[in-house]
Amino acid sequence: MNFERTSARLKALGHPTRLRILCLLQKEGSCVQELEQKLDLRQSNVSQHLRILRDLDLVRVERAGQTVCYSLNTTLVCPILDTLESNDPDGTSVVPEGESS
Amino acid sequence: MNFERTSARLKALGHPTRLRILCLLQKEGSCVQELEQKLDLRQSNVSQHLRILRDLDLVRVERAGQTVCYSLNTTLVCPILDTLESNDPDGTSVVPEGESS
DNA sequence: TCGTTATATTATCTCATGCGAATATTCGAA
DNA sequence: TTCGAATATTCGCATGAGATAATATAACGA
Repeated sequence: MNFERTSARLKALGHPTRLRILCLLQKEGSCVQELEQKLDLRQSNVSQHLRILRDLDLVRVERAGQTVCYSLNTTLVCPILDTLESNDPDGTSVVPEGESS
Repeated sequence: MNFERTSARLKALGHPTRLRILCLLQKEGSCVQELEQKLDLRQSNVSQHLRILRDLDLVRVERAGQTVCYSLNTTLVCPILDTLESNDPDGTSVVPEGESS
């Protein structure tokens, strides 16, 4: 395994906002302002996160006129998201002892 | 999905040293000094990384006399590591399965 | 108990990261 | 061309994370 690159990608996933972005993109491609609204974040902030995801090839970009459509790099990201979700379907399945409430 | 906790765990994986530690533990449990030697790192550094992994329940701890044995929380970590390894695009991994380069 | 080994924690320093505001760029329409 | 909308980039600041050295704790044997 290429630890540097792999951990860089995991690190990128390791931010709640970016993870949220990827989950949104998992459903359908989206432009920046759409993400901006859904996530209730500043435009520059969204763009910065997208930049990070793009640099690591976790998302794909396609310009459509004035807007820019982002989509998942599915082969790279989907397996990981699937694993996470199947391991934690409702966010409560892997709670270790005494972590409840 | 619990974005906060999930991204916290991904973030923990998102450091080359910690990812390395987990891969070593995937093969077999290990004590601190063993990791220290294999990774060629300072003792305090290894302990700090292990602390992070432990706090997120990614590894298990068991004291055996003076030494402390760390092992994987397999149900949580293995699926992710497996996904990463089977998806390693550059084939720089030691994966003996199907992939031929 | 004392001393030694193994591990954990703390202190401190430095560098990286995240954010908002401001500014720049890109594109389409008029 | 110029304007406005969408997006990207830059800047400055505040906070976070990682490394080392130093110190503390825990367990064992003499």
